[in-house]
Amino acid sequence: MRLRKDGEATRRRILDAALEVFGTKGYHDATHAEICAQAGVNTSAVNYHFTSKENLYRATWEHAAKAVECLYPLDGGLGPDASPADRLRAQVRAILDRVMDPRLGQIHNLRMMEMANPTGFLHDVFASWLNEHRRLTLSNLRDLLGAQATQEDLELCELSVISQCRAVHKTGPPPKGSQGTRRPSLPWRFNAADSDRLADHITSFSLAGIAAVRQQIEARS
Amino acid sequence: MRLRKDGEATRRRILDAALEVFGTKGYHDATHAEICAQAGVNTSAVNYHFTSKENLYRATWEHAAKAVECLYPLDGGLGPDASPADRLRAQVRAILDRVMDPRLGQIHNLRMMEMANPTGFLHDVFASWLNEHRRLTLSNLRDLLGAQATQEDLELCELSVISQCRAVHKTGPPPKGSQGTRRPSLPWRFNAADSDRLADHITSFSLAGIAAVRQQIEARS
Amino acid sequence: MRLRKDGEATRRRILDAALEVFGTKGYHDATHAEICAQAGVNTSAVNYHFTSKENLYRATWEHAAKAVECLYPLDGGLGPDASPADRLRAQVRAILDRVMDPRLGQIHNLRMMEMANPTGFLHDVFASWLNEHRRLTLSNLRDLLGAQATQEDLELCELSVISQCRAVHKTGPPPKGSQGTRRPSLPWRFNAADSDRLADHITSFSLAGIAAVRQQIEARS
Amino acid sequence: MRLRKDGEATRRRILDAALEVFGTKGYHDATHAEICAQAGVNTSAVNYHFTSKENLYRATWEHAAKAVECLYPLDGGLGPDASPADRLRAQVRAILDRVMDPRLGQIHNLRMMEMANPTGFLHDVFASWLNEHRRLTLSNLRDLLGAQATQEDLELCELSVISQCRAVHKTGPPPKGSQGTRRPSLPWRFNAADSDRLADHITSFSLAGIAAVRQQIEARS
DNA sequence: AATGAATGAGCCTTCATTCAT
DNA sequence: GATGAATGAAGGCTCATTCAT
Repeated sequence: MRLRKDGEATRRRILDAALEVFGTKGYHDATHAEICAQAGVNTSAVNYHFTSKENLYRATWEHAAKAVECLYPLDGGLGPDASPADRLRAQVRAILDRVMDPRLGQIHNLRMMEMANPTGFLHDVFASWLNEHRRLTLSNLRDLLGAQATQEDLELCELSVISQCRAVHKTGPPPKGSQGTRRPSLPWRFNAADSDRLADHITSFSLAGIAAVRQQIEARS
Repeated sequence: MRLRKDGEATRRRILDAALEVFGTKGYHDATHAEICAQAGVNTSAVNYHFTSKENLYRATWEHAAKAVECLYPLDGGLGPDASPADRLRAQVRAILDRVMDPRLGQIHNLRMMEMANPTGFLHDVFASWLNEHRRLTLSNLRDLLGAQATQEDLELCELSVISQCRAVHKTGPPPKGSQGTRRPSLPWRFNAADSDRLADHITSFSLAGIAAVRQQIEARS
Repeated sequence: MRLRKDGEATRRRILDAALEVFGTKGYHDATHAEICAQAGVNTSAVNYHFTSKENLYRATWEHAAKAVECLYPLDGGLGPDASPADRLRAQVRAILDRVMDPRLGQIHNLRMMEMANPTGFLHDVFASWLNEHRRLTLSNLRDLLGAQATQEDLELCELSVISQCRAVHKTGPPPKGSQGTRRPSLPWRFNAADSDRLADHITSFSLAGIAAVRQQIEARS
Repeated sequence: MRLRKDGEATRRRILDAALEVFGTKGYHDATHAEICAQAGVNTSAVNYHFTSKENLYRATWEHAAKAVECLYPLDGGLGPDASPADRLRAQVRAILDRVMDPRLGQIHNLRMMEMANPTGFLHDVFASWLNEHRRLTLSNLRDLLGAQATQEDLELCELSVISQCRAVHKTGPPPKGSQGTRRPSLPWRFNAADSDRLADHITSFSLAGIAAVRQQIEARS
């Protein structure tokens, strides 16, 4: 049992605090001071453990992304022999779970900010993450849309399905220390208990949409 | 006819530049210097005409929002006697047009940033804008889902429809002076020419989804 | 008559203070704070007028170098028909005057620091200044050493003559605000009144040295 | 024979690294981190072995100065019965050798930096070293200039002779890890192979100069 | 109406130093 | 004997804002 100094533990505390602060305020608005205050360490600790804010940002992202991927795999633990519809539901559910996670949910915020206003620091890691997920989604949609679906068909349906999941927000009290005025009262705010209902809705809505698209595809030929 | 400077014209130039810069970088990352440089005026001009950055931000939003509302009304010019399906398509199309507008499209970016990372300066104006649109959407969905639809049914379908429109991004060259590294290569980037196809897809996908939900509703009773 | 704000005057005040502080402490040890305090302006003024410390450094050097070149031309105002010996003495005297100048003498310090521990910011400007002076010295020495002198002969004599001038230091009270402990009691400290005597010594010492070298050159052939 | 770490050996390694880094970058620009990295020890080692940077600096100087004094004595090993001219050449040669030493040459750099921009930490040790050398030089010059030479005569000639030796720089590859941009292309850069030629030149140049001064002295009376 | 000059708060970062191990 | 962790003071720089013109 370490009393005071343990590098790894401190690193983790900073990483946790950083996820919280970055996820709430975004990269530029977050400050070393706030992150370190929340982690209970000196302001210099960021540079000691991560050499720079940019580096901390990257580390935060990677740390959280890995954890999220591990906790909520997109295949939902389903084997490859599950039906496409089940696999779709599993993926929808996984994304929702990621949004709802009390701590890791912040990475969803981070992601939305990066999409709206990229820092440029995650370029590669972001792209590879994106590709990974798209590949899964598209292969899933391929099964649902049939062999005649064009790439465009696939991508449009991808947009339709994924955008619904991403639009979901988490309710909950603002983090302590917040002025409370930051989060506007957006609609579509849910909590973890709603996940099932949400997943049901999005899945059935989407399956109907996909079926309609499939009909159009088949009518084309 | 003024010979020298016209206050109103300068104000407009700043407003235009501000929309561009705020829309590209977000509130915190945008600076007086950059906005004024792009507007071709002195850095103090922001405070002269708008007293503060926050105020300029609000003014920018209101200015652009008004223009957008006028150019692309959500009812698409359709009378109240149009079919619900047509009205839905009109709304989808209007949102897409707003995204695609070469200049005013920036307000869509602004909105996404505000949602991901609210400045807190648009609280009221944002909320009222939201309500306005939600009222229209929900009344529209009410017609499509039938009288038995609960508030929750409506809101879930609202989420499904609107999120698809909002997920669309505009392609296009980065604004001059940009290093070109900011915008990551996200999927779902389209240009104005794609609007029709996009509107078609989103509308038919959504109508199918809505129909499925309606069936469930009716099965419930 | 300007009461308060005059950009050019402030710029000059900063430049003067910077010469003093840089010349006393060197680039790295000098701080914005100290320079601005001495100039009677806010710490941000450096960045306002010069954008960066490095830039201020360069500007300081160029400003002072130009002034020095103008005040104490290396030809000492002598026409090209003056005897080589007179021209040599004039050059020696000019260098000494530069060292002794109550204000601009600091640029000599700056130069010595740059030679001992280059910042790398003056690379080009330093090299061109050096070449300028070397050209003059070498052409002068060519006249004194005769046509048979090799390039090596010239450069060795250049070293002998110029190094003597450069070794001279200026006495004088440490600048106000200094702790007084910085300047060690080096030898070869003189003041302006000694310039004549110093120039006499260095010139006659050097002329004798040069004559000896010339004899060796002629004995070689 | 120690198996693990030997305090004295570590101390030495730090001292060596410190000489290299201080000699290249000067006191203020050198950091614990760089010195210790080069010595292959932890950053805290400086404070452990030397309690402070200032102390390390002093120790470095003393360590190197002692070694240099031992390796290249200023009398060049000549007995007191050698001719004054030979003794002068020996001293010139010794100084040049000190500059050219592949490792200890750094102390010459250190000295130049201290002269241009004193840290104030070597005050006493510097002064005593200076006096030592001056005594030797002056007594030598006394022999060469004759009994009628005044103190001023002696000091002026001292300046003339010593300054030539000090102006010499060493060529050579920049230390590994350097960006290569630090050392500007100054003239008067030589390597060890040039020492003989340099010593010849400086000695004969100086002897001629001294002879001329002696003539003036004798003409005075 | 508009501007150039100037300011001060706050940020990220560096670095010598301390402390516990 | 030596080290890794942690700190705090200080520095350069950015930027919204103010003031006088």
